[in-house]
Amino acid sequence: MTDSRQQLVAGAADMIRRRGRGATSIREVAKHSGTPLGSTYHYFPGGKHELAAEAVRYAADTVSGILAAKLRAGPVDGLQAFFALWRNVITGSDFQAGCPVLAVSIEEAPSDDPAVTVAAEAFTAWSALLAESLRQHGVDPARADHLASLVVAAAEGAVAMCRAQRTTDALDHVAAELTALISAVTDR
Amino acid sequence: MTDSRQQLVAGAADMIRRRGRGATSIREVAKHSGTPLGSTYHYFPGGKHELAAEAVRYAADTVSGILAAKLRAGPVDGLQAFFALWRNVITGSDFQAGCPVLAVSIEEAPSDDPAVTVAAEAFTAWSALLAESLRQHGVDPARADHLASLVVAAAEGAVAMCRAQRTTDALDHVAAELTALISAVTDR
DNA sequence: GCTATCCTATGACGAGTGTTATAGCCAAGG
DNA sequence: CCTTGGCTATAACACTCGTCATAGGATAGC
Repeated sequence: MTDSRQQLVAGAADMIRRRGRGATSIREVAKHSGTPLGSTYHYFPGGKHELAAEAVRYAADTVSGILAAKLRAGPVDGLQAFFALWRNVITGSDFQAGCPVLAVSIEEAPSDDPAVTVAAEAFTAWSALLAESLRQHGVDPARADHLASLVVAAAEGAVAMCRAQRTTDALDHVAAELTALISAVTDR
Repeated sequence: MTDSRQQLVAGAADMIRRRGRGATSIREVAKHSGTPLGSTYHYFPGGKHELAAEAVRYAADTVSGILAAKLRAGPVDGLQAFFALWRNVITGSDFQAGCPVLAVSIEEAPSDDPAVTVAAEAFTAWSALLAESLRQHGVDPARADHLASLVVAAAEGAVAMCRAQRTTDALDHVAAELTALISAVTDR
């Protein structure tokens, strides 16, 4: 079944966002996914690297899909959905889970590591979605890029702060400030 | 010598900001610091937990000192020094190093993990320094807290984005936007 | 029924982990 | 001189890690 394969990807994504890639072992991913260890290298001949890269891509694409959908109602709605999404991840896991893309980005890795490449693409994709929406609402193109980076960076950083502080204050405060900022620079 | 002790703390901080705490082994910290493994448990009877907590505190206090000093010239100067600091960490390590406080915040840990507690305090301390400076320059107290959280969160997130993308664009763009924002809300 | 193909089960490999114990060095203090 | 105490060296403990090989089972097509 290619069903076990998907279980492994989803399980790996869930573990990476809790513990990071380095601390996520294939054995535990297999157990956590109800999938035999022996099958891991059947589905992912590239081993841990391949599984990790696919897990990050899976998580990133999920977020991209949600963000793109919500942005159709405008940049502020997209922004708020983005923050609400991360807020749910945090509160739904008792402050144990965060962003797998961020987790992969902060571990030492050869510069050609596929998972890090996927992470970079994810950040770029999220920023691009936001920037495009801002442009469509009258924001200067160059400034739209800057603001989009600010939103993504602030959300990612706030998630980490919330995990350490065991409060959603950082996320809530950042969301409030950015909502005000984006509302002010967009028309309607 | 208590000198070896300090070497271990500094070495651990340097390794944690590159690989994260989980992937940082005591053996490598000892080697990297030119200190014998046997001494580690002499200086840090609490083992890895104690060493990691102290390393994070050491790094966090260093940043706090720099931030406090630069903030004396005003919030915008402090903000810019904060971003310049992280930019130097990234470019000076060929995108290999990041923020040890962030690294520790992102790994699964018991909620009473001392290193995570120290990380939470670091985020709070940095935010408090910024918020106080904003208040002294005419910003409404509640809003000062929000803006301070935004600055810290955005900087931390941008550092991670830069590492993944192997560009300082995110940091530069975020710094530019926040400089404009803080300049606009402060008097003078 | 038979066979070929996909998947699983099991165990092993070498390496690396945190940690502890024991024995040794080597400089001060008497 | 000799002893005491802080520091170091070495080896061992009981893991876990990624990875691979090999053997077993199921399941589909004929």
